[in-house]
Amino acid sequence: METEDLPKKRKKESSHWWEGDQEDQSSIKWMSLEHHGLFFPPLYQPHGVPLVYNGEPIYLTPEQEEIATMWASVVGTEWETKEIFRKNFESSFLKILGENHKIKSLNGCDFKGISMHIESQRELKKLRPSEEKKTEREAKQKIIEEMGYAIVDNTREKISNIIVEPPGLFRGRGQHPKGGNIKGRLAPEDITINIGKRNKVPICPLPGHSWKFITHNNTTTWLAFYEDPELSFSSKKYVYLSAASKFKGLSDKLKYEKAKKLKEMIDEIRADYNKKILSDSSVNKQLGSALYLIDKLALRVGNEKTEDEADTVGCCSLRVEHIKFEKNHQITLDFLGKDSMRYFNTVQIVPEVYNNLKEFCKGKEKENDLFDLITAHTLNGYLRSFMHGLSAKMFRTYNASISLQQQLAKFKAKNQSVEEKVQFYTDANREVAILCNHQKSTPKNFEGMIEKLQEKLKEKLEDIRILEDHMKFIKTGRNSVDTERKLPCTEENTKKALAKAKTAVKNMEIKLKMKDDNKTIALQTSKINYMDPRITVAWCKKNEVPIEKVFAKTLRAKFIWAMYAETTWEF
DNA sequence: CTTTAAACTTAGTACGGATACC
DNA sequence: GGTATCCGTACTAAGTTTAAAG
Repeated sequence: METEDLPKKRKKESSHWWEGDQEDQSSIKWMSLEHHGLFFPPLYQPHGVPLVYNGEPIYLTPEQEEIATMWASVVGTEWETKEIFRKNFESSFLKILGENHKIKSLNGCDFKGISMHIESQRELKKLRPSEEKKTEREAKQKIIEEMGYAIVDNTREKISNIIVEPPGLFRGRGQHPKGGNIKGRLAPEDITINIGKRNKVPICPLPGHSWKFITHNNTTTWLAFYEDPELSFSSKKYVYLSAASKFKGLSDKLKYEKAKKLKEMIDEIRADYNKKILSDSSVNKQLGSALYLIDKLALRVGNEKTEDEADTVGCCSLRVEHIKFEKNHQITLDFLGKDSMRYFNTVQIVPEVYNNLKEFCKGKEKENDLFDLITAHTLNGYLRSFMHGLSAKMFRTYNASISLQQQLAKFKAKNQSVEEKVQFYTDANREVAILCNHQKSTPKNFEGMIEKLQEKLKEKLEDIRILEDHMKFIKTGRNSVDTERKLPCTEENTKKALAKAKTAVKNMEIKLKMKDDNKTIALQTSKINYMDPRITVAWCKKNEVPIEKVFAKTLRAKFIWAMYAETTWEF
């Protein structure tokens, strides 16, 4: 970003806050806070395409049509066939249509006309001249440049998202009991704004409307919040500064400092929970055993959930049905965790914990809690006794960071190319991602892509075979190779071509393996949230890997405070 | 003590532009 | 120069933690 191009009135950007002392953790977060408030997605534009109900075209009012169009955008996706999703949408939709409406069920509705209309609109948008797209993009950029920043104590900081969530269907993950409910359109009357007492109240962007409430709470870092009045179960949505801001960066840095402190006392803590595992008190046995699992397997703590949410668990909310006892003190954990991602792992544990867990299951039904005597709250209470502010999630941060550092320490520099070094880093990164169970769905058309690569690999192998035969021919003069391909004339060149083909095969094999290894593993999540960036920065500097090979632009901005780590820096 | 909720971090996915590939 | 794939980012859901309320 060329700073000289930015508007004159701009305040100083970024304060190099990481250079000074950051011990001051007072509850006052700012003295002055100014911003432009939030903006709203464009109003609904009716298209007039009818819905077909039992063969009959039904024209809807704009309000009804907007809701029908939300469903039409789901047609053809997995959402369309999810039972709860259908049921929830149906009841909201019928309510909006009114009691005496012709439409009595979702099953009789044919949204194809509307779906096709949306699709063609999308195509049209895609096919616009690139000039037009560029102009639109630049206009959007301009708005963000003008409105997407807050001034916090004289520093200009980027805001994460200044446009409120557009209306749509709630897409809860997994078997979410509220999926398919309608997220209504928000108005300024739903928005609470937080600004400094002496700062200007942002102008409400919709004429005739006004903000719900203006507050001056400088013990928090949010700029605005809202909740959907229609979606009773949903929680508040906060608008914060971006990840590159001081607020976020400082607390991120402190998080890693805390994880580092945990490293200093991890032996003490492990000794303590090992003692608890052998305790006479059942509560202590459970506390010790649960913490053992959190530490060893990097499990989340597992708060209780309500019936309005998907049935997922973490350590303290594990049920008897989620654990199986195997031979050699191995257990298999099989449960749905955050985002309904499956955790499925067979692992050997110490006999003491193995026996404890077995005992905790005794006499319980499969739907009973494994750790019935403790909660996330009590476990965190136990952790606080070791260190102020220590909580269960810190073990994930600590274990991810220490694991990365240990993996990277195994690196032996010996003339590797940058690509090979990056590959080594990625392998270390993958270990951490697996530990934290960070997953993604297999990319669409993954099979096809693999097949293509294998096809190419086969071709290359065939090349090698031909070249080898050709080599024999050159050497012996017998059995010239019958092929349409051009072959090198000299032995020297054949040798070269062969070597080149072999390297290509090796690279393709590596690529193929890497694709397969990574197909369901999300590497970014641990990079963004768990591994102390200073470990990465120090390793890159030491091994002459440009940091941008490992941290993309936004990550470098987020971790600006970590960029000064020296080669000798240690977690 | 238990429950609620405010405030913040962590998470996967959709999408569109950038880049590689033919 | 057009198309396929990659990659970064925007989006928003889903966790955790802790303070306050009941």
